Amino acid sequence: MLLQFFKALAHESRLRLLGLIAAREHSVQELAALVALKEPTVSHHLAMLREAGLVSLRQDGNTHWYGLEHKTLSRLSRSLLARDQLEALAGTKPPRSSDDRMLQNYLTEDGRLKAFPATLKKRRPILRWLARHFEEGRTYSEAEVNETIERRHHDRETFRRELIAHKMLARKDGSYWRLPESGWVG
Amino acid sequence: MLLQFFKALAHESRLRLLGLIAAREHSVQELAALVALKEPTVSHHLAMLREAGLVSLRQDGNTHWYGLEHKTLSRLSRSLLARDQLEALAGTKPPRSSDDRMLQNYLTEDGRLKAFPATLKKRRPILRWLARHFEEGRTYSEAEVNETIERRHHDRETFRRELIAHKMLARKDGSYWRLPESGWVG
DNA sequence: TGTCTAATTAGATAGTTGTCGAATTAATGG
DNA sequence: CCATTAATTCGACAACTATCTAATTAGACA
Repeated sequence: MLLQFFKALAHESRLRLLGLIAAREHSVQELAALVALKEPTVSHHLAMLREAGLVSLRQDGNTHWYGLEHKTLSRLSRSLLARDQLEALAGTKPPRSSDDRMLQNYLTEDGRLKAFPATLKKRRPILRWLARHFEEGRTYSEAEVNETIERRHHDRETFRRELIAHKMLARKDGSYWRLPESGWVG
Repeated sequence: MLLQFFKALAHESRLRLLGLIAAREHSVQELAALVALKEPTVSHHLAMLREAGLVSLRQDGNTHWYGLEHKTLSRLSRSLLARDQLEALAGTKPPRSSDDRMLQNYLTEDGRLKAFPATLKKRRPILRWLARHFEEGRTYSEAEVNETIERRHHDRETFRRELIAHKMLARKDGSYWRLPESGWVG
């Protein structure tokens, strides 16, 4: 979603169009004249802005009036300020394996866990996903481990315990580190 | 430079990189491994993010640590909320004055300075251009001034001095701020 | 000095996106 | 229905961007 938003605004013509629309509603013809592009081109840009939820369409007769969607703009710009939100972007990889597709059902838009299923079969890919958020070859304090987990789910105790039980994380003298995937249980 | 900001974020790889960097500082190698791209590619993306002021570079030995620039992010996302700002986008026209055309010869495609001419007559429009990259109504630390200059030219000392000599920038107690254009010398 | 490592820059290529003219759809009114 | 007007969709081409490998730069160290 966020990517679509940025793509929509990452072109001078579209920024200009949005600027005009922000001032008041405009028809396609008007916009084409104002930005010196042909109507099909403008139509194409407007479709992208609309797809991103930035403008809305009101039809009267056969002229189309495009107006600004304030809500989208304020919602998205606000979400940029939330640090967690931003970090969640890192996990935006296209899902491939069936595990990944399964996982998708348990993740929110912003890369947090919605729930933790009861069956072991479903829990394993989730733990793998979580374990991969730890870097290999460094140690973590317990506080850091908790922090890393809590960025994805509030129940740090359960997940810390499970990660260790599945040999994804190891602990010694209060220090933690990630174990190689080859040895993971599950 | 709102367009630059959006362009920088309008690509999945760069969003991912920014997400990783938001969590903590990373080196180019780390990032390349994490997003599964080659180092030159990552380097290229980082340059764009840096150009947009979204990340900063801290060099230690010969590894480069990239970190998040919270300020830029919050400043720009806030400016999206300001309606006026948005409407102003409509007026983004290509430059045409004779100064602007002169300036064009000294700028690279990506908006950096190729050279700094010897004659005062030619130097003035360049300094004006540079000074406009500072915001009015806020103060900058010396580090921030350097960073802003270096985004356009490596010789921060010369330009900092010249900006002050032409009364475009003022300094007091180690803080800098932009002066109104009406008072600029040249 | 020479070597090693990390990063950047250059150059090539493949993929994506912006723009246009032509053809098509949709609404309105004789 | 047919003509008119506004908008969208289609197909082609040009411009731009992402990515790679190879070459270069810069720091550390011995």
